[in-house]
Amino acid sequence: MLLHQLLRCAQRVGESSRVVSGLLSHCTRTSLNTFSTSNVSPARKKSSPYSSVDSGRYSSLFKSVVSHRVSAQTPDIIEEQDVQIYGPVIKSPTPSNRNTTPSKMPKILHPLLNQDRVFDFGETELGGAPARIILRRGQDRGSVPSVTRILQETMSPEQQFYLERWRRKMIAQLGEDGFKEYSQNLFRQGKLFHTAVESVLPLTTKEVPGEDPEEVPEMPSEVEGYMESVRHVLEDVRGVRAIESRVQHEKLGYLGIVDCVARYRGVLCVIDWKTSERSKPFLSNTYDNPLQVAAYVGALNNDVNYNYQVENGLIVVAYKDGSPAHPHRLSSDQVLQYWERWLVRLEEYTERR
DNA sequence: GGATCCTTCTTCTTCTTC
Repeated sequence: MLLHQLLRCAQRVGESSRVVSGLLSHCTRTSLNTFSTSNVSPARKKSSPYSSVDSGRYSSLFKSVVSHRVSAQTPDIIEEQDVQIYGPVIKSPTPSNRNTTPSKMPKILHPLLNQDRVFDFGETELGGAPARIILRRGQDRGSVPSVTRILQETMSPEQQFYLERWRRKMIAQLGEDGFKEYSQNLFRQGKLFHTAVESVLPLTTKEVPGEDPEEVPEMPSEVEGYMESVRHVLEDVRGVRAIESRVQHEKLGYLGIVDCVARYRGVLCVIDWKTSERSKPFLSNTYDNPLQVAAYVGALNNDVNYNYQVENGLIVVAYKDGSPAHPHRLSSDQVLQYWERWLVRLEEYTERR
């Protein structure tokens, strides 16, 4: 059954018959492992016609194909097992909230771009230092929520469930204090990485990153791997317009701090730098990050402090071991889709208040 | 000077064999 499903999926994504054979080979091996090996003689296993296929080369395709499969481990089953291992779950999704993943539409579809404003999509070279508007909370304390807060407070029950489950597992392994230290360390690395990236970004439109070795600042050894990881991405970043700068949507009333606005391979983008311990080769691995980027794009386009508009996004996931970062580009269509999803979350947040 | 804010992260499978 699974073999046929896999075959259909692989054919749908347009891979050649040789690749499909490779996938089947991989799948056959997996299936054999799940059944009793007494049913299969070693001689039969050896005679597999697919053994010459380069399964490593197509491992990412294989992952993407099987990721369409519905997991047998539902939150119900996991919860049941976890109760036995870790004790009762205090905060867990109710059945009525589960399995409801509708593609909701926002009640009011606010435009991503501001039609009343000057259109400049970063084509013109302005030169000069990028914007860095510092957040001052004094005036609007409490009244203007942030992007992070809205996303945190409107997470789906599934998301909350898996995060809570992960937290409990980690605490079981490391202890309360150990987990606290682990989390703080992750935050610290993320912050150091952001600072390091900002220090090497070309500060004028004409500069090329890392062009003058004498100007490359000293950086903590902790972030060396991350910096090596994003080196190939930074080579394609030009025309930095903003760094760590406050953006606020004047009509919708939310704010945030955008990591970077620059051209990536010629396209003006809101860029978000991320560190991760796990590999995140697919955009879907980044959870709410695309919504965060879309929220910043919308805010920036509706903030009088910026005299240009942005339509695209980029999420760069960097790795400590120096392996190449994954730059996830968000086209204007994708940003628009995530913008709609962001609006739904924003509405949810407002309704709860 | 202290308190607060934004952000920094964390999730979605698991197991066997060579």
